[in-house]
Amino acid sequence: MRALAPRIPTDQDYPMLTQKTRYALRALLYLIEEGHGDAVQLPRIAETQKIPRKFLELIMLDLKALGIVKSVRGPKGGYRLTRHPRGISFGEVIRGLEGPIALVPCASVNFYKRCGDCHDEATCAIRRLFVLVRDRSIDVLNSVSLEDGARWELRLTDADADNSHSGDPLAADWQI
Amino acid sequence: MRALAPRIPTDQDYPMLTQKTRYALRALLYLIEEGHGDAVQLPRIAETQKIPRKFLELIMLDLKALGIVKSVRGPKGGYRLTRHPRGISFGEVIRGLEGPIALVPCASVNFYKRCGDCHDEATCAIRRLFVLVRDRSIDVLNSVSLEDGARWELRLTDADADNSHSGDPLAADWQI
DNA sequence: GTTCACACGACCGATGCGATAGGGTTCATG
DNA sequence: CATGAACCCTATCGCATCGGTCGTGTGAAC
Repeated sequence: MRALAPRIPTDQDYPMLTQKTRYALRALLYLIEEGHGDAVQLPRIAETQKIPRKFLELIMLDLKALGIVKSVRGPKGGYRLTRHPRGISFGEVIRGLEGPIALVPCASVNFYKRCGDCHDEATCAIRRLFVLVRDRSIDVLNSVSLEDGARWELRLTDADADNSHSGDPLAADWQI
Repeated sequence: MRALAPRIPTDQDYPMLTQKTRYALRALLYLIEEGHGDAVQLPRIAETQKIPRKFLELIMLDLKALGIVKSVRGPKGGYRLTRHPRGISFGEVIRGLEGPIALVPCASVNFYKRCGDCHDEATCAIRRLFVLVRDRSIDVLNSVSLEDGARWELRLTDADADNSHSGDPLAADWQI
């Protein structure tokens, strides 16, 4: 009997988090971890995060349209967050760039669409199961902020945040 | 300021559950709900579940290679499960047909691959977050069996299963 | 040995993703 | 008020995958 050869996954097999969104998240985390609230110029982000320069331009444009980032033109220009990173969840970024978070159209909150596969959507087991999966995923994505992510990467504890007067690396002026 | 036009998702935007896998699950649920343990012929499955006939052939072939289904050739032939549906989880079917369940390659259990985006995978916030999402998703997918799904669709309660001597519609000879 | 149904491989069109090209606009600085 | 660094935007390309089809091969039953 033929053994089903395991499909070797390519980069396109993980489309809830496309390359574009991964780049976006890396850029945002860089702004938080290294930007200290100042505007950061695009070439610097591109170089340090190994993101193609022109591709990053498109991404920052989208982040700006989403109201997550604002840009400053001219020399000494660059990008900065519009809000404190504590108020930006991973879910917001992903939903904005990717669209639906659900894994089947009939289980999406914001992009619902009948799939037409089942006879009765009200009892369809596939839909019911993937609504569960969607809810669990959204729970995670919405409960973690970009600030949380930055703290993970800098190996900081919450205690560092409470002691912000003693040199928290994430302490910055996020007032825009 | 330009508003980021929400991308209208197409069918290809939900690739963890492709059309192929949805068809596969529908076919399996049909075997359980209507097959009563007997072999069911492909054209009947295709017609009732609105699945293109030739496409379904490929799918059943894969399910056979995965050891979930066995085929009987010739007249009176067809497909039947190899095991009791209680022992087949949605996760098994999906993982077999789709490959990785994780949404980023560096967060996959069975198909791990460095993504190369981050400097240090050990602290990468994106990876850490999507490992959480993956674990939640796998929890759900592995904890629900095809029999559970069939009971949902038939609006049966667990009590019906306990009273199997009083005509449980899912009572059947699953010994192969 | 004919019939019926599964098995298998090659193939095709559409679409989305990653990425690039190349120009245009803005604006702080001197 | 010129300059240059930086952002803004549209168009396009190559590639891979996905959904789906065609034609033929193989094997069991009557």
